[in-house]
Amino acid sequence: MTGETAQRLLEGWQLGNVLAADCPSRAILNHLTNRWGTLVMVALATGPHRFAELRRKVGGVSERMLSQTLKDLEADGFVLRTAHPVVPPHVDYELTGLGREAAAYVVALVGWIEGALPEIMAGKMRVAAE
Amino acid sequence: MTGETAQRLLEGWQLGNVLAADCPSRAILNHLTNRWGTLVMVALATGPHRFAELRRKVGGVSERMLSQTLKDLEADGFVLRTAHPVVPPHVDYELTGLGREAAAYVVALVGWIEGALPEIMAGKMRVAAE
DNA sequence: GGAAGTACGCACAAATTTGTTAGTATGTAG
DNA sequence: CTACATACTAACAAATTTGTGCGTACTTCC
Repeated sequence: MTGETAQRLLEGWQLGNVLAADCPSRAILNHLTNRWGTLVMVALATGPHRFAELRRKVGGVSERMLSQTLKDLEADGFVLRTAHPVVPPHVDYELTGLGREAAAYVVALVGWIEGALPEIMAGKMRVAAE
Repeated sequence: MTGETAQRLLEGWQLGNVLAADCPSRAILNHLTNRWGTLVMVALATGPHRFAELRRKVGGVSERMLSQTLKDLEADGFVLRTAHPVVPPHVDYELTGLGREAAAYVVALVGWIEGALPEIMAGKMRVAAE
């Protein structure tokens, strides 16, 4: 994705609504970009996962936060929850079609950050050295 | 960006580090995706802005949060701050090269959300009607 | 001569997010 | 027979984020 693409998007039809405090897209954006939402999307981008599996994969989430995050993402239609009625419980989480689209953007951002990390850190060093 | 691209990114070299709780990319990700960071990046994507101008553009930010957000983004090397030594103060904020790259991803995500909003909301309606 | 605009920093308060602990039902391994 | 794993939830506590109001130094507009 290039700068020009961003520019075009920005000047398009209904864009810029998020900048309005009461646009519903704010909530969606929030679910996708809050502390755990992003990481859960990244984790799920590789395929379905069970609850405990996700918890181990996403370093630092508590069970509470994970289930809350999953619930939000499910309510937005990004995640599909499938509970098998067995004991002990067995629940699978996977991205929906919409979720896979969203995840692509999130993964792209995260991927870019990780790639740019050396440059970003180098910049910080340079500033710190002044 | 397609699902396959995301998939490829995900399986690449150093990817997946964000999932580790102590990866420094977590902090960067946070600055780019916390409540105001995303919106400020979107706002700045169209060009340089002054402080008060940004405040008006990004609906709902307080002065405190805006200056804090800008400080974080500046420290990461995404935003360039230029203060003209006049009175009353005049300060310009604009994206750096790195910032423009990052903004492209953020704008893409936000743009997608706004475009997908009808579908997302429709999904919520459907669930609520059950 | 008073008000407003500028780009903030600071102290304190409120709101929101996050974590912690305990508890559920039951099969399976030791 | 006991502990552990599973996928959670509720209640409560702690931490973090966010907001509010005030002050600043000076100029321009009424």
